[in-house]
Amino acid sequence: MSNVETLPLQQPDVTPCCPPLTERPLSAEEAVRTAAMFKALGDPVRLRLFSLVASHEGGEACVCDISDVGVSQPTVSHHLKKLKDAGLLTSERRGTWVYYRVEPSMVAAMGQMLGTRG
Amino acid sequence: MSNVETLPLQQPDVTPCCPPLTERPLSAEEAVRTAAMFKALGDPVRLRLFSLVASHEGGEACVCDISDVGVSQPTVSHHLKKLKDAGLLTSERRGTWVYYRVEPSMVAAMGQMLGTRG
DNA sequence: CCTTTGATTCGACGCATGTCAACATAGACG
DNA sequence: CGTCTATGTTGACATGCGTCGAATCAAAGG
Repeated sequence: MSNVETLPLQQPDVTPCCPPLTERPLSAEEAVRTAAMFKALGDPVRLRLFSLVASHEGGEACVCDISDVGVSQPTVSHHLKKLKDAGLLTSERRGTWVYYRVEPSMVAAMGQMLGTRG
Repeated sequence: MSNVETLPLQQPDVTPCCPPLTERPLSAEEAVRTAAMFKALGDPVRLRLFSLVASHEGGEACVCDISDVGVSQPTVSHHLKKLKDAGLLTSERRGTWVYYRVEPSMVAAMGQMLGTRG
């Protein structure tokens, strides 16, 4: 309501955020933005969901495909929303089912930050 | 197969952790182990500390070098311990000061999971 | 030995977050 | 139109986690 947190701005380019971690010390602002992405993958359930979508055929998966992550269905929806807010996933309703898809630029950005190459 | 490029280290393997996230759905156990690493970098302060150590000359930094992260010094120590427990940092006491150093294999493992391909 | 400086640990507080049950919403189909 | 299935949202609860001040440990030096 009155709390306007950080909006998930999605940029088309690969580097929406920061240089490689080994290149320069991150500023406070950079760290906040970057940590949000890592935190999104810092939960076992979310990581499984993300991996499940990322490895699914066609690069997308509907919620009906995932029901064996060990948590209730509302919890799955909650985590998917978190991943979507972090910009790591996108959702699209197609008829009865909702399909989730990974955002490649985000994954690339994170990988770039962990790689010594930039 | 030739994604290894050049590894000056003697370590042949990156880490016995997990395959790339886009290759296969992670199991529950894999997800727990992997999420711990991402969670370690999921905090702004820890991310700054890690980046500060990783980018410091010689690949190491002592605690005395870092005092401008915005939190008290016990908190810095607390976060450094978390990073050490996650296997991302190693510490060594040398005289009066304690020096921290990044564990390259861990960073490589995380980058590999995100598909660091150039 | 005692003091000084650097670093970790302890105890406590408060906010953030993962989880679920219950309810609400969106299409599909008869 | 009504009902059924599929997802998302809300409210509440318990736990986790970041933070600090104070106490404790470790090394150096007078």
